[in-house]
Amino acid sequence: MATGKRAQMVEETRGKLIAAARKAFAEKGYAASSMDELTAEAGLTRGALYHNFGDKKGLLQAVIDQIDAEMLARMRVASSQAETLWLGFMIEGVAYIEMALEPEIQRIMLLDGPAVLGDPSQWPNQTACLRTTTEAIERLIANGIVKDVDAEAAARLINGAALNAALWVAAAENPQTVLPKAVEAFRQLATGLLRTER
Amino acid sequence: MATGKRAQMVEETRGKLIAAARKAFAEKGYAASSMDELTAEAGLTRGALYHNFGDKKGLLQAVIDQIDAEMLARMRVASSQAETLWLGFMIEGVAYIEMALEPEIQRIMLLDGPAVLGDPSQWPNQTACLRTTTEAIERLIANGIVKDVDAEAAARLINGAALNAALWVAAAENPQTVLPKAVEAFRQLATGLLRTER
DNA sequence: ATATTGACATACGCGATGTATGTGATCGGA
DNA sequence: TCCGATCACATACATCGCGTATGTCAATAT
Repeated sequence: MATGKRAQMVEETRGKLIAAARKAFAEKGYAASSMDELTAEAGLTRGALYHNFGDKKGLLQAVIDQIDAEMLARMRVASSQAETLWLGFMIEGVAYIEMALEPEIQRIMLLDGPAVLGDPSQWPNQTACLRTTTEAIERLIANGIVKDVDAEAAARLINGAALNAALWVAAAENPQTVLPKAVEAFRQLATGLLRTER
Repeated sequence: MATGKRAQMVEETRGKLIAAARKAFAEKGYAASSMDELTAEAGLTRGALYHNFGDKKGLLQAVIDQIDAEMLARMRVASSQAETLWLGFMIEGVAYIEMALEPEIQRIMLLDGPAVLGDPSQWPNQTACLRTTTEAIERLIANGIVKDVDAEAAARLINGAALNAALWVAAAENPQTVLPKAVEAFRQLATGLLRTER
């Protein structure tokens, strides 16, 4: 496709750097990850890194964008096979909790990301997961299933609840026993948005 | 009281260091705060810091402990003047949201703290605010006001919801208009825990 | 009063980030 | 096809900040 051999190589190195960074950030955390080790792991040097991403924060941003897109895709898949809007909404929440169980997502998206780049609500990507949730709530309100609250506000609170639930479960000594408690509490709490008691 | 002149001086320097650190961490963030500047601001050197707190993380821990105690006190004051258990619970949540509006608490407790020290649920202090919320929910369950859910799970979700609400409000261009939306959504969501629809 | 302990200051090494400079491969034009 | 320009990346250097080892002076104990 005449992509240009140049652009192809660039895309490849960017991919290798992001992959290496994603691994290092997940395993050692952002602050403890050395750019030298990172790039060496990818068979490159720091020169490539600064050329492509500007600085260390730029690299983190790229990693976060990638993970964010993956999370969005997984949430769409999960909710698409639900029978009702409300069940789809619940499934999205649970899917979010389960995703946050993965150490990689926890460390990068929930701990280091906000600390380094600031509050996620102001990220350019706008945290795709949040948009999805907001849209789901808007549909639920339009269909009379959910009370007439501010959709974005509700989405943020739901997201926050799911997030903390995930952090809690993940930090527990035996996540298997804690996970159902968290999911159950999440369902109960969410019913507060329903127009009629279920 | 024969406190010993020695211990008194130590307490004083610890206080000065914590105060300076609290200011620097709040204004510039943990990573961007230099220990040299910190200690110089307090009229000391890094020697005092490492002697008293071990390392930079130790200093952050001390700052967090102090703020945590203050937050706990404020929540107790707020909820103590409520007429019913449930209203007290609501007041605590709103108080938490309002506290998280302060840049200092946001930056130190909600962003840098978890990133540097790990998930708050494992902090030695156990995040006093969370304990308070858990105990409140346990009382509500015992009195038959709230459904029989896991108290800690519910407390974590409520806390997370309030936290994100606060971050959202704080990041908004005009917090005054967003705050009521967040509080309203919080109230609605919380009703999901009630045994009877209110 | 002297010895000892302890609180804090000073000096050093190490590592990591960011920038300036260099080099070889790729792209466009005659 | 050949040559200059551009670009992706590597290399070298300056800077800064943390952590530790060592030194010093005041406070306590005997």
